[in-house]
Amino acid sequence: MTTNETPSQGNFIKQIINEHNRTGRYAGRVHTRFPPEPNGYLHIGHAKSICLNFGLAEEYGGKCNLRFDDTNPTKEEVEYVDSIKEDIRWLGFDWEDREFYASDYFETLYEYALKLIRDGNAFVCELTAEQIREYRGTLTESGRNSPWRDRPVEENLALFARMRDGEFPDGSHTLRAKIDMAAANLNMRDPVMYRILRAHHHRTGDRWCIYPTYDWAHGQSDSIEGITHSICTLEFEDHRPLYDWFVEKLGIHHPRQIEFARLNITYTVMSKRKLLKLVQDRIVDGWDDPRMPTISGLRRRGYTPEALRDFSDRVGVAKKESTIDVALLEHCVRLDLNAHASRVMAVLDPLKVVLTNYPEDRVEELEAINNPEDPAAGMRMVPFSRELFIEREDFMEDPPKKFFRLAPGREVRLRYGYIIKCEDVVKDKDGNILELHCSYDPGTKSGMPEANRKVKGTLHWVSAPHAVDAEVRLYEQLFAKENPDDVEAGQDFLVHLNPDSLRITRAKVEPSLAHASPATHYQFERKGYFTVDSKYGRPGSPVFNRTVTLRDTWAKINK
RNA sequence: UGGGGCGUAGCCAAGCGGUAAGGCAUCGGCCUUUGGAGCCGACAUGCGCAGGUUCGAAUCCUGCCGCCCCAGCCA
Repeated sequence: MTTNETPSQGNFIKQIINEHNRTGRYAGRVHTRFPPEPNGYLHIGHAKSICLNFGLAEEYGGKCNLRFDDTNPTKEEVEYVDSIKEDIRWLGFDWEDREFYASDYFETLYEYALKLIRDGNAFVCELTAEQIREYRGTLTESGRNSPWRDRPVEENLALFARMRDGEFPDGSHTLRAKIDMAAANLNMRDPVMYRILRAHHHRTGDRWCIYPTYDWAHGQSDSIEGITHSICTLEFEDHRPLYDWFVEKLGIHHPRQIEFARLNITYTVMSKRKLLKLVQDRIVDGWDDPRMPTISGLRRRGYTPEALRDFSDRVGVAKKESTIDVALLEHCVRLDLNAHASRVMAVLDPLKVVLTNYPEDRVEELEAINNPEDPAAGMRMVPFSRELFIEREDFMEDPPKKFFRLAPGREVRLRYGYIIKCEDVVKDKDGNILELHCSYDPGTKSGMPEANRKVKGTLHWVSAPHAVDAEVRLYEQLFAKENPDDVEAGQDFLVHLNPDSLRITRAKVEPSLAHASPATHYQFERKGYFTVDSKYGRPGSPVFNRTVTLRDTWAKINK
């Protein structure tokens, strides 16, 4: 789809691309890239960028590269590059053979720097970091030229070579672009291009002791790869004149940078720095903790690639800084899981029910539908017997008017089973409810004519002797505040941590779940979507993560 | 009080001079052996504010106001 017909369709990025295609700026070519720094795990904000970049390439019949912006060896690790690749693949995107690294271009970048020096557009500076800051000036006052700014070309060349050769200590010299210390845009005040840094790089090892800054490496990396549209976030908007300056001075391919607003979501934090702190302080169980907004965390939580891609489409692309309601994300998983997850019965907080008129040793196998949204999902058999577990919250001794569930003397339907009536409540001496004695109506088994009788509620249940014990992890938002960064002076986002973000329960689940395999999605009827944890749990003793609850109108009525 | 951006509903977001799409949320109703799902309906006389141009302005002009980003040898 190389839309020439409808140039004003779609988001502003597509409009720019359409205009380029109309005027032939890149000969109709669309080549994007996703450029992560391997210094942390990818989060859902990156997912938006991945979907955008790969999506645009696909839509316009172009390509999208994966390029690691690995210009700072002190923060980057292979663990991160591996996780990033896994996450992108899992999301469903393929960079084919186009896996690149900014470090692949270190030699080319060095040559480019030589050209700038020769043309009088860069110089070796001996100011310290602190002095550079002083010389830079302020937002309202222009800066001053470095005393080293007007060195002869030959001297710059010699010095730069010696920087590379390791003749100077870390931090003693830099290579700077010679632009304009009076520029209103601080990025143009002779920015640093190279710093001396003796650090082991995950790919180039100890070959280099000078490393290009991001500002120097990024635009040229895009240019080298023939990128047409360099999509990035808003904070790089004022860097664009600098990137433009570099490629113009170098006379190389000139990509068009387009900036969009990064994704924010309510009740969570998205900066890598903060996510790293949660991990390092052991507030969460690693980068893939199911409460983390990381792709690996969402995966473990039970989110699907389809849901995340759908979400990315729905949040839109614009330049307005925005915070998406987490309800939209939850809506997207529910949509996907509703269509694809098998229904099963699991009792999270068990209360025993004895059917006093049901034969002691009788066991029936009842037919249950796996997914009413998908007939192809078929049926399964669920055992039924005299002793069952139901959800404790599905019984109330003194129910309010709108309560449709079980109460003394009231009838309720057991899903796929019989209609039962509560005859007696058994309590201990402190008044705690131990179990319920109920009668069942033999003529109301699912499928029988009398089963059509109207009853207010239908409960899920598990046969006690057949029940499998399982650990179930109930998650809520990691933060209790819509905007965790909204803190008083002197506090940080951690003050808003939600103390109830994880609750672990021992549940009784139907026997078909005993050997559920990791990462399988289920709907626990009436409770929510749950996914078999891929880190904990063993065959026969599964651990389930609650992905999201079902929409609950009863809970709303109660508020 | 420098420079760069951004203001359309509770949250996102279309709209590009011809009379405010869509989604989420919310609120009603229908349906239902999941209080799920689905279906139907409601939800901006209004587009940050004030002027101006025009037969006609969210769209064009002027002036204000508000919010975000930039003074790393981080990305």
